[in-house]
Amino acid sequence: MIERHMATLYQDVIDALLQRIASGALPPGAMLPSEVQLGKELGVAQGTARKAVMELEARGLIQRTQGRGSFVTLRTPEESLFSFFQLRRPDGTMDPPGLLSETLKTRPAKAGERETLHDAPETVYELTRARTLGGDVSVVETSVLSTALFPGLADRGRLPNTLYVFLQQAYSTIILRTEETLRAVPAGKAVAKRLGVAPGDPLLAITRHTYDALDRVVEVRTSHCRTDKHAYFAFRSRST
Amino acid sequence: MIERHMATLYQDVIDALLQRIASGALPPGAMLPSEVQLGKELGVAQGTARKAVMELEARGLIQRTQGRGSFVTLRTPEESLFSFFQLRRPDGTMDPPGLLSETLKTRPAKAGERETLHDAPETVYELTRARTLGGDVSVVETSVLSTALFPGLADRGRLPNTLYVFLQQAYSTIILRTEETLRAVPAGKAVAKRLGVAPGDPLLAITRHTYDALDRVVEVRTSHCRTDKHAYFAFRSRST
DNA sequence: GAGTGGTCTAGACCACTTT
DNA sequence: AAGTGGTCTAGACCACTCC
Repeated sequence: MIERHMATLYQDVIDALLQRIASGALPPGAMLPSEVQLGKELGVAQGTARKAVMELEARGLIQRTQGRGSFVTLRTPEESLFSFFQLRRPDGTMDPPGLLSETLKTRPAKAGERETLHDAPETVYELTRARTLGGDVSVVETSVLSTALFPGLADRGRLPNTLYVFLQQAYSTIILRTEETLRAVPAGKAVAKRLGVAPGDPLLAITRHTYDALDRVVEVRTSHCRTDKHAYFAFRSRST
Repeated sequence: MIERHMATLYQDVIDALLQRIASGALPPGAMLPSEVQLGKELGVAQGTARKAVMELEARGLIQRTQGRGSFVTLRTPEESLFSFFQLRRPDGTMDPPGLLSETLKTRPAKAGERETLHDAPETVYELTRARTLGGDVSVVETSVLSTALFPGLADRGRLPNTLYVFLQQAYSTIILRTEETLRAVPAGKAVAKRLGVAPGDPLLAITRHTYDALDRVVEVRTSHCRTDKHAYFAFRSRST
């Protein structure tokens, strides 16, 4: 006979909350029911509801403060930048990035993009941007997103500096984590010209996969960065 | 009047455990008292002891398994490699790194090293190693450690492939986290020769600060890596 | 003052590992 | 069978925020 693990009670509570958030019943910024209230609604003790809510806080999906309540994560532009933009000055401080240019087009998805992006979209948006750091053009990046997941994105005119805040506001898509692979590559002609370096000069190439609250890949981004005045910061803890 | 926060009870339990671990009373691999036992010893309820132990598990200092007990983290060579060695094949799998050469010398600490390393040591060990990945020489790295923290390190003969396992066994120093800064740089003559690339070719330069259980910087390491066949992997979650 | 999360207790039962 | 961590309950008090 096959053993089947009982789902734990607080797991059920987590799923119930995820459901409410993903469905839009609890949009970003909304306040959750209190721990006791949530317990009553789902027929569990306050401590059990608490454990579920704390787990979601650890995942970054909700934020809680004593005396105020628990709220679905609302990403601000500052947070968003600080969380996911990793180029810093040598001393660790951030040079606020500026947006220099931006072009958006719709095109068929390449094979690799269909494999990676959630739901294997037929067509994608391709968003290319150049960023400045401390006055110098330092980053050229290209984002690829599914047209199916974000309908009408192209019609919205100029996009804000922080894409993830926009995705949250316009589509209730909460960006929770990224996976990046880094390489040192020689600058190509076009990129070199845009960054003001010589062709062949070393650049940091970053490929990013971006995950939402349901752990779906909603963006693939490739960046090329100068690292003469800035560096990429990474932190690593023992995996548990 | 100045308000002073009461330390929480489970914080006291955490401190007591940290004390026992740092003092060597609970060496790596040792079993902790059970939750109830720990509660009795420190005069708190089982749930309070549990919260402390779970916090330490989250920090990576101890590991717990149902039915067996809680144990001070014992790093194995495999874990150590997988936790802190971030160069992987494009598909994410690891090429087990080989150790090609190793030289260890003692020298006065440079100014920057004194500022960074714990306790501003006067003299340091400088450990230089070349590593292979899948047959090719791919990494050249230099580790700098305080001679005061690790007395007799130079007399121990050949060091194992995984330095952190050795530090744990020989000095009860548990490595928990690292901070790394990455740059793309042109290969210098000496490094280029050792890695089999042309001078000026792009390399990934990694500077690592290594922290122990008490959050002290116990190592500064600089690596230069080829990234034509491998890439550096980084993961990032929303900071809570 | 009412409502919230933060901490703590005491006890219970279960699932798992070891002997 | 004994001992462990994993889950859950029910109730309590505190600290904080907001009205």
